[in-house]
Amino acid sequence: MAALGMLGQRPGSGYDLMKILATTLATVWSASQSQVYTELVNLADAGLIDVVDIGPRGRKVYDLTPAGRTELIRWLVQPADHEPRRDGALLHVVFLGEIPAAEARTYVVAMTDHADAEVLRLCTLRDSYRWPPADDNEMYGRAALEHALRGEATTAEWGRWLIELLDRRLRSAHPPAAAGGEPPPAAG
Amino acid sequence: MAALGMLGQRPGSGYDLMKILATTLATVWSASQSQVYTELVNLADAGLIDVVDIGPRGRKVYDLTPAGRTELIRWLVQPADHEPRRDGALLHVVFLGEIPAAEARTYVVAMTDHADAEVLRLCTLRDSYRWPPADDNEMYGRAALEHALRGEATTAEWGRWLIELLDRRLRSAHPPAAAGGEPPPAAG
DNA sequence: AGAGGCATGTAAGGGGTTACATGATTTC
DNA sequence: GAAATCATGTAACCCCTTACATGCCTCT
Repeated sequence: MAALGMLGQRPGSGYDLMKILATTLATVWSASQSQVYTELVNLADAGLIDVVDIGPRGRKVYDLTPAGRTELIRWLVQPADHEPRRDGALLHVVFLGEIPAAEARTYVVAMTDHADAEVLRLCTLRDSYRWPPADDNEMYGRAALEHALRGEATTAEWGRWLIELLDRRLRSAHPPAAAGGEPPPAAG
Repeated sequence: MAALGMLGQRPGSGYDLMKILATTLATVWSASQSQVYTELVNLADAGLIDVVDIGPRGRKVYDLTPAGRTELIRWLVQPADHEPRRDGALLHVVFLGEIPAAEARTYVVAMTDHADAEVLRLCTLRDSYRWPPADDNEMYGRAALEHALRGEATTAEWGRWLIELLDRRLRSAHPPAAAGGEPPPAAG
């Protein structure tokens, strides 16, 4: 579906689509090189896109057929079916109880740092746009970027919240050496 | 990896793991029934888990082997490699420029409503926990829930931001009928 | 005795990834 | 003419989903 959408904005080759996936779509959708080309063949077989031009190096420029545009619109207006959630980083967090709180803290700090770095990167990207947007497509692209940005910021904030929780737990377990968990080795 | 983590907390059967996936892990990780059972066979073949008990109806209770626990710890402490992003709902948004702003608005409203509903649902779930947590595992499970909750809230907020942006655009396009796009049918 | 839930397993097929394989064109 | 980039295509393999297939146990 991503290929159909990209070709809906402007005709292009598989190589072009790959570049879009690596840049503007990077925060939203990913696909491997091999997948892009197979998908283009499949879409062409289904009559949704067509080769409209052949350039140097065998470059094949695709564009939507009328059927393809119809299908794109049909897909667009129907609400997205809710994909199964899978967040590897969060899965780690769920099982962090298996290791000592100090090590768990390290993990959460790394997660938070990464989220902060992403916020910075996406902010720079966002500020590189001119405002107001030149066209609708650009506006929606920016909106998606904004979503990613806010998501990372939220993760960073959540990380700091969790770190503080862990710190409280560590503080109350070390100097007084009273509350549960394993007792410190040199406690008595 | 999810199976290894779950068995790390307590021994259980495939059926048990499925129930955990459907409830506490639902916001974090998903797997089909068939996948759970194949995964258990694979993990057992790899020597990471073992059948420790057989109950009624052929119920096989698995537990980690020492090698399994080692592997779990190893996996836990290493930072999660960043998975390729794929957000179908956001992909829709990127291409919303293909349809009129009024219809695009409808789509974003549906997205926002869904996020709001999720916030409500997860809030209820969170408040059903006792505070403070009984053990570490429970605390980290709650932290993951909190992450999902904040994520949905952020999406809802973002949705409202985008809706307002669209409304401004719709307002400036309707009464004065001056700015770009297709002119309204009965404009003269 | 029948319903509903517990419990597992397998086969077909789609989608994705990695790696392999090839070659044209531009640029320095 | 060498290097970088443009440009595509294919094969093997893994993961996952859907659907099928089976049977036991408990409760009423």
